[in-house]
Amino acid sequence: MQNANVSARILGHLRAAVDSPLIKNRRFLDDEQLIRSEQLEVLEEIFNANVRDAEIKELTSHFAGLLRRDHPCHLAVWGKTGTGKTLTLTYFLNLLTQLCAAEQIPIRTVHLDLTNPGPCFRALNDLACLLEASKYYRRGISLEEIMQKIEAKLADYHGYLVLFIDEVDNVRHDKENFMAFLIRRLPQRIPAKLILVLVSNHLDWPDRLDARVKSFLKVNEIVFHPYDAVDLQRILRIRVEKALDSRSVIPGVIEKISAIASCEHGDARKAVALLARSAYMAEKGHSPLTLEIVDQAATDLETDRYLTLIQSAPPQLQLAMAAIIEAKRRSKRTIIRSIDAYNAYHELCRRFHTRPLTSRVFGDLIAELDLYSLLRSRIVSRGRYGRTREIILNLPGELVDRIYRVVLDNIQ
DNA sequence: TGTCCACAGGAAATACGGGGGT
DNA sequence: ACCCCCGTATTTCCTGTGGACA
Repeated sequence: MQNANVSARILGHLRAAVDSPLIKNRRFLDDEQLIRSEQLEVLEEIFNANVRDAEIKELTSHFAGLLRRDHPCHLAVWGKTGTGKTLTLTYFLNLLTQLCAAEQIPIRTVHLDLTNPGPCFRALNDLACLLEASKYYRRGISLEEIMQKIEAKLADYHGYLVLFIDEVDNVRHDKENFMAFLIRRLPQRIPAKLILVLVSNHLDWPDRLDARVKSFLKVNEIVFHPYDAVDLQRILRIRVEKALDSRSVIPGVIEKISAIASCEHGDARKAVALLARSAYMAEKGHSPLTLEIVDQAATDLETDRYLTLIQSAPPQLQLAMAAIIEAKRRSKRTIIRSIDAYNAYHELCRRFHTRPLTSRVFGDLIAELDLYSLLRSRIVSRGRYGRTREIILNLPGELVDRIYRVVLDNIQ
């Protein structure tokens, strides 16, 4: 009996959901699920809406020489995350390849994605894999060897080689090495016409390069500005058309999402994520997509971000975070001094039988937490009473509690 | 004005782990 | 089995510093 009731209820829900589905095609709410042709389709529409028009023009003129068999110089692309650098370039290079194929111009484009930071070794390793020059080594092979493998692989390719390197400045430690290889060494040792497309978040990255390498680097620069609210509206509207039943989207929702996104970061990916989250919530509540839901989704997304961040962080970082929460609870004051935090950290370590780290590293951990904006910290000089780091924890109390619980669970 | 606190944070050294080549 | 190489995490060592106080 009970079972029958339950299944009837479930069926009812299902039917209601099917009758008036807000979400027609949920794959268009999540880029990861789209197959390549669909991604290109979305891009096509975005660019047709005159978004990123100026940038595409610049790209075109930069690469125009290619069709005249010239050798364009390298290209530096700058823009914050989510401004569509990767998307635009992928799209553009795709077109370029097609065009060259039609003109019988040999071209090869490689997209090296350094989104997650790693040392020179990993970057070269990835590159070698992409070029099918070697297998993926985890360790134990010298940098020199990988370089040689890459050179050997390209030894008899004479066409254009476009190396599209995403987030170049994510190469840690020995970036010089990597850049020197790409800019000075590689072009001299292979016959291909090499064009580097270097994408970065930081405007000043070429300045941080070694002078000897930098002098070799001839670049054209393109800057991607953050999307403004109007661009975002166009982008979102396309998504809404593809993924949702637009009759169930209350007017003003798109405007609101793009306003939130553009004043926070101008990041299109996040704007789409917010749209997706709102749509899921609305669907769950069997309601149209309203402004209130957008608000709720925005705060939810924020909370999620912090929680997953802390959950996937290395244990010592989690412990440091917990220590700060402890210290804050104990002192009852807004500002926590680094010694207090460090003492609390020691106690936590004792409680969980972990060997505490030196205060030197602890300081770095705090800086890292600050970077993730889980807290605010600043260095304050108290005159003859020395200098300290003042730590302020200004997240909502409920979130702090959840973080604390998550961390303790993880450490057990 | 100079002193000097109490820590920050850079650099180098050290420890450790694990894969590849032979 | 041995050595070499590299990445990562920490420690050790050390220099730097803003401003209260005398």
